[in-house]
Amino acid sequence: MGKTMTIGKLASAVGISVETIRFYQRQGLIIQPEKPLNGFRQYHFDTIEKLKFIINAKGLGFTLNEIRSLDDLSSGCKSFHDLANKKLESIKNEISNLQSIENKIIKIVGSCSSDCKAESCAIVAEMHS
Amino acid sequence: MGKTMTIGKLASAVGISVETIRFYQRQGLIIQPEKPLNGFRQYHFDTIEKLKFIINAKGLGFTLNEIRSLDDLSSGCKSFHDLANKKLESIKNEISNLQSIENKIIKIVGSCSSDCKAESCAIVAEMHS
DNA sequence: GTTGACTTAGTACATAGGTACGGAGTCTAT
DNA sequence: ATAGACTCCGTACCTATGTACTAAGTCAAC
Repeated sequence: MGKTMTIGKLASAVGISVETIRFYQRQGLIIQPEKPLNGFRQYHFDTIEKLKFIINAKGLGFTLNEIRSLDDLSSGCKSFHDLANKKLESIKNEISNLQSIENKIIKIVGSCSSDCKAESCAIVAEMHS
Repeated sequence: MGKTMTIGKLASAVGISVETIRFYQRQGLIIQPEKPLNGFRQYHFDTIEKLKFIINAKGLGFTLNEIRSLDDLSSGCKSFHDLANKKLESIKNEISNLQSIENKIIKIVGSCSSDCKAESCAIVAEMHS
């Protein structure tokens, strides 16, 4: 069997906190190793890869729940493709929502001078409609 | 003085729940009217406008904290302009972050066929890097 | 042989924006 | 006068993603 390490070493190896690793364990994202006689659990070197995968997936906007569902990625990447395509859809939606909000704000900000009085302010009128 | 109504009427007038109105009160977004002898608080008609403003502002992506800070909008709309411009900035940032994620996902999804085996899968390699 | 760093487990706290519940009081319609 | 609808107040709960803290045990170094 390969190298092992305690949780602290693992944490600093991937650049996240011990608490976060524990949290991922509670969430079922990684498996907590058995507790040996001395009481200090030993983590397999592979867990570094697993955690890096989680961190990368998070960086791509996947939630921890989604990442957990990718546990069987090793059986092929079809499930990843499916999830990624759904995620693409939702990102496109989010972007278009944000753009719509952006346009509304631009329009509303342009609709009055920045020092108008409330009674005559187009914003006040628009926002109460 | 103008028309008044109980919280339930107010809620259905603006299309949100009684609980949400109470929540906005606790958050200091609207002021809870005095409790009269009978115990049923009476809300001014103006509160409808106030709540519509809150709902519209929420629709523009403002947080409740930001909306609370706009309480003095009636003194002019400069503070709104300032806040709106900051919000525009953050929305632009969010959009560009999402677009960057979008591109990464597109790239990664395109980097392997949807039925490849894990050992040779470009996604697996990329995600563990 | 003691000090300091580390680990363990469990639990509480944080954000944001609500939703739900329970017991008591009150108003309205019949 | 009684049933059903409404209100009041306080509190607990929810999602998502962690962070913080406590008390106890353990290990390595000087």
